[in-house]
Amino acid sequence: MATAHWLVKSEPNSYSFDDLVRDGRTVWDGVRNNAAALHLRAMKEGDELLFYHSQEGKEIVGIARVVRTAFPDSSDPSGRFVAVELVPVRPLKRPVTLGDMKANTALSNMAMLRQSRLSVSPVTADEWAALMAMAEA
DNA sequence: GCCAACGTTGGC
DNA sequence: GCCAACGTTGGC
Repeated sequence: MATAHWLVKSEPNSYSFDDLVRDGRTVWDGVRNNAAALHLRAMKEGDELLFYHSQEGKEIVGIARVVRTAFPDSSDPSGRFVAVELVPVRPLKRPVTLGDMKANTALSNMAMLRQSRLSVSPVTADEWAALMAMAEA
């Protein structure tokens, strides 16, 4: 099966794309939302993710890749939620802002635009292609 | 099982 | 700082 694409949000104040580049690899944990957790569980090794900065920046700044599929989130005492592990792939040549995304009708059905609070969301192949064109990546 | 109250996220 | 969206909690 072809690799899927996703978008993850992070507040750069707490963990930025630069932090991921510095760390080389990170455990993506702390997701406490069932819809987001479903997406985490669906991720496969090699899937690529857009790394979005919420609150500060409000833009997609880079691409990351899944290197370990869902496993129990050790920070979750209830044991209900999962984490994955990510590595950085590359920063975008040009970050794609939320405003850019909203202005592009090709992205009007994008999950993260339709449900703004969702911290992990799927990205279709068409949306991915449109975003890559916007990022000149 | 319903629903009001409350908390959190995140854009503006 | 405000507010909309939406998930969770708790009383009934």
